[in-house]
Amino acid sequence: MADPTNRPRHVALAVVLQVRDGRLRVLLDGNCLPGGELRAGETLESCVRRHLGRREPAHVEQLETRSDPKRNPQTWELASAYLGLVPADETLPGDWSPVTRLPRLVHDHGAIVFAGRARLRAKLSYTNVGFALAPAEFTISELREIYVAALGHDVSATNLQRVLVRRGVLEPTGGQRESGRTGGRPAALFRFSSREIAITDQFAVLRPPA
Amino acid sequence: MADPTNRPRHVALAVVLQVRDGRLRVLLDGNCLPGGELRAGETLESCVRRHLGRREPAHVEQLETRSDPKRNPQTWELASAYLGLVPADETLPGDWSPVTRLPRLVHDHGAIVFAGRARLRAKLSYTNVGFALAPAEFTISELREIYVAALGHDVSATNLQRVLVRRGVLEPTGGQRESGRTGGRPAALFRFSSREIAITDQFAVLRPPA
DNA sequence: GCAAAAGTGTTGTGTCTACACCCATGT
DNA sequence: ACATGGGTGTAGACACAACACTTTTGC
Repeated sequence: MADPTNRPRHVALAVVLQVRDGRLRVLLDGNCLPGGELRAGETLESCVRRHLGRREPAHVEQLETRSDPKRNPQTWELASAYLGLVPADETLPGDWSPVTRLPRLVHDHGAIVFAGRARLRAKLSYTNVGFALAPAEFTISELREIYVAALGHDVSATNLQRVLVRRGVLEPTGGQRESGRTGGRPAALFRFSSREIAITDQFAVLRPPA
Repeated sequence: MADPTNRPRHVALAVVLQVRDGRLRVLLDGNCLPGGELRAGETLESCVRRHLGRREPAHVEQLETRSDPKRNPQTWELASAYLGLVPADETLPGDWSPVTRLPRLVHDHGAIVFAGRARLRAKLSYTNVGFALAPAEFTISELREIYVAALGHDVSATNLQRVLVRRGVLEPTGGQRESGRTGGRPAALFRFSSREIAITDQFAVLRPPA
């Protein structure tokens, strides 16, 4: 049996992402990701949630566990990273840095942020995770801005609507948004049909026979 | 700072999968997954490889870290699970149990095996991981048997070949397999073009504009 | 010639992109 | 009327599933 005094520190870290002002932003605590050491009796996920407190994401999932013995030069420390997503209309306290303009972060925290963004970008395409970045109700062009900021490339509102409605991810609420001062047809309001994550694009190409 | 005598044990576990005799099998150490406690100076991945020794998988990737404080009733123990894949033509020592006929495993090891199988099934569809389950050279029907065992459903040899060749995942070696005693056209031999994992099905539906 | 196994041709379907066009509002 | 923003119609590209058909072998 290993000497219990010679065990690594274990921290849980959160990459909490939100789109605001047309930019994908990450929550920072100074030059660190929020998080801290795992306590007895809690899971990694509850540790992450404890450190986030009231800044509760609409979706949380595990990303990866980093174990390079030199990742923290001070001490032997493992880090389990989580991805958290916050709807665009919530204003939460804290330091929200654009992911494209990160300050220098401690240890491997910068790499962990990019891993979180990569996971989000992939899942926006084949799941309904968008629900965790969007307000409860929104127009297609508002949703489009969120997708553009998160994906980092242009998205056609026409096709975004059709893809998500065809898949049953979005449904119209029946409501409408008033036109702006400059006119234009009032936009229909939509919501996500489910606020539980699900795979909506069955990309499996080697499907079971019908 | 936390009292270092009050830190959890941390083990790395391996879900090593191989197709043999038309079945997907997992390497067991008795009623446990192979693995053991992380040592100072090593990463989780090197810990896994150390415990596997000569039984070296063609592909290794991290699965997930389990942290339920009661997962091991004896002691506070985190487990980071890895997926390893071994080509069908290698005969490695050890106890290889069919995944569909697992014995009762300790703690959450059974659930971890199923998580590994789920990861494999997903990645067989949109990456070239097949290389890690297949021999260096093979016929399409040999590859088909591997896919059938791993995916758990029928796969058409015709379409398997076309999908993988179209994507550039497979290439003909030029060689042929002799016909069996019972006749039949000799089968062409193929190899995987790359033995590095890569995403081959760009399922991203919200693609950047051309 | 016949059975067996491998491989190709072809048709149909579903999902996506792109772009033209139509709709509803404010000034 | 016309500008502005929202929404629909439609055609083309592509990848895949299914299945008929052809090729190459052993007996």
